[in-house]
Amino acid sequence: MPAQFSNRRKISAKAPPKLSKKQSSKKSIQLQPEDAQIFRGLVFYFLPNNDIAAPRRKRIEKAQEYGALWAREWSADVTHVIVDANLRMSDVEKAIGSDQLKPRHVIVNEKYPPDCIEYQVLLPTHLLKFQVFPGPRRGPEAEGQQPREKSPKAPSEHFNRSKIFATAGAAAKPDNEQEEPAVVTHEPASFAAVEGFGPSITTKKGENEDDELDRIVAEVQATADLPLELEDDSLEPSSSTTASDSEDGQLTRMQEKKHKRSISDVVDPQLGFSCMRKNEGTSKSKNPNLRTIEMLDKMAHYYDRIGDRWRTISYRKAITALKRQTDYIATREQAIGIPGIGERLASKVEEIACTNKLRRLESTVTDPNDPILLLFMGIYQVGLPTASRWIAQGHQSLEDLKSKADLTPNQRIGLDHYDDFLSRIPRSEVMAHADIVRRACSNADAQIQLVVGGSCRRGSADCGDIDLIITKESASLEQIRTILVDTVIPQLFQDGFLQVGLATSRSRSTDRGSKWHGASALPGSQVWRRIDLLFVPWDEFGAALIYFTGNDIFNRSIRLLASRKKMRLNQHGLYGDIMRGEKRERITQGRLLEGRSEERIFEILGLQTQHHLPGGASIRIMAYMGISLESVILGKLVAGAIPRCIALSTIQKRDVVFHICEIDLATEAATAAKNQTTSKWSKGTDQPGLSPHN
DNA sequence: TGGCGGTACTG
DNA sequence: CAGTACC
DNA sequence: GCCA
Repeated sequence: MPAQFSNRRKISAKAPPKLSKKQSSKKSIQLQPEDAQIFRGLVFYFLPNNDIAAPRRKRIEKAQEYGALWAREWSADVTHVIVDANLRMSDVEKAIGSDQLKPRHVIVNEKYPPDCIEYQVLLPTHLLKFQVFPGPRRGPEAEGQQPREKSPKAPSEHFNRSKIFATAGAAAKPDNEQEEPAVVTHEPASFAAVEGFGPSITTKKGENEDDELDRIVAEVQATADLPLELEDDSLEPSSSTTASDSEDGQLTRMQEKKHKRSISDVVDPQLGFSCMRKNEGTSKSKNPNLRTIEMLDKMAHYYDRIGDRWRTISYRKAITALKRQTDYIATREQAIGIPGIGERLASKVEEIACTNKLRRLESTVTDPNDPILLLFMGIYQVGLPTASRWIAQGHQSLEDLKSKADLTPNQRIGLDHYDDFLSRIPRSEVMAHADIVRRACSNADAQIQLVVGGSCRRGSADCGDIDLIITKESASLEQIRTILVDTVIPQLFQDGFLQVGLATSRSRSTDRGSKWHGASALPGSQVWRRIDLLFVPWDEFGAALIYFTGNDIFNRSIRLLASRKKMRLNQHGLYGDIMRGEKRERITQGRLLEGRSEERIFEILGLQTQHHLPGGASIRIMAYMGISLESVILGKLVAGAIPRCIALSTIQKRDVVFHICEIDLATEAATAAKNQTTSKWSKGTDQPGLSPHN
């Protein structure tokens, strides 16, 4: 790939005629640093291939910034055809000519480049969200009442597939925008798999690991009714019907709406403009209910501030539920059908939709102490009681606290590093901290294993703190803790990496301390980061992974599920034979059912289901709420955090959404092993979470 | 109407 | 013990 | 706040 890919913006007269790069007269394109140029060597042909429309111009410019060449005319060098969302395959063929389109051409819709940029990697091109639909473009009317409701089962297909992309990343991560599902949801589920549509999907299987992946993804996408199989649950024999009924009802409604909305989104030229204006530079769409979510989030924070724990949780659950809606929820009826949203919240949702504000919220802003409360509660180790007390004592500012209030040592540290501890940590920095700790661990004991947990493991682009799970095969807690406390941590202090310990179980040294909370800073950086180490005995690794991977809502839910099944789940393991008293208080400790295997714990709780696929393979669901689909599919981004897992489906069970799947290549195992012995998705004997990180 | 996760560290 | 924290 |  010689001169034409030199990333000089203007190839101008010297460029091969067919490959002239965009001659933007007004605006010069700022090339990204070379290593960020994910499109280097690629030649994009846009459809329509002009930059008249502002959104497309923006996309073209962006693609060029990231190294793509823009083919002004069709040529043999074109690698990718980027198709506007409102065009169909038939339009593509008409514009380019079927004879010109070769299997090597990648045909994707306009979402592809921005998504690649967002994830800084060339995404698999076959993903449904990137596909261009076959067949003639349909008018809005025809579209609106087209394929739905063929059979009662049909909606679940659509739901299923739209959900995959709709939920990805949204549940736990407000800041991780994702593309709207848009037209993808119109197509029959079998579209990608059966018709083998799209250049990238026609590649031979087994060619490389991605192809294998493609194939399996396609197969599973064709398996439409996955979620329903999970409704087996012994939880409540009689009411399970009711539950699934209501869920079906929701699906149907959602699906109906989707047709209306998505087509109008696609067709409405205004949309692109307004998006562009709001979202300059970053090509990210937002959740349609973002406004509602923001308002409810403010309410949640308000209730948090006044100490109403349960309302806070309810609001947060509702927010989680709203985030995975792909449609704008505007009416009470719509809202009330969503699990976690009841009458009161539904009314509020409607009020926000209609008036764009919430009277209840406005009536809360009046308390002059409220901002101060908020300020104080931002201090590490300061909750509502402490903050309130300080306000009652007349403190008004952080300065007041520094000079006058009596603070615990930890609060003092929290105050001194107020901004540090509240600022988000970029994913890359989390990894950098983890690498330093990992290296130190390896020096002390080569067998120590370290997994990055928390929101980072769920694929977030940035995190509030750094969560590290530390374990060692066959080792006990005492052994691991000894290595860490006696060797690794002192060394890291000496290196200047660790700054302070905040909660270090130093009290009874001989007891079973399992966590180390403190602060760290990268070499040369003044910014302190909150870092949490969790020491995990090998036998508890699975339970610890669940604990440290789920967000709090997920953990509450799964633990509640366990308790309803007379079990108990904590970070040490899943226990059975739990006897509970009058008000659910635990009487017996129970007997350990499973602690080592993450998968087994899901299984015992009835949350694990093996699904057989048409090809003879099977998948296993082992999923967490709030994990970004893309981060999992890519694997690379999570860097082994969710080993051997790709997200293929979304399952909602009560208020918990599961959407990570583990592949078991089953009959394809031999082939797979041959082709991807080093793949992180290959079925190995290693424990979950311990796939190679490098 | 009552329950809403289960645990660990600090003071 | 209450308060705060972890997910 | 929601839900059984």
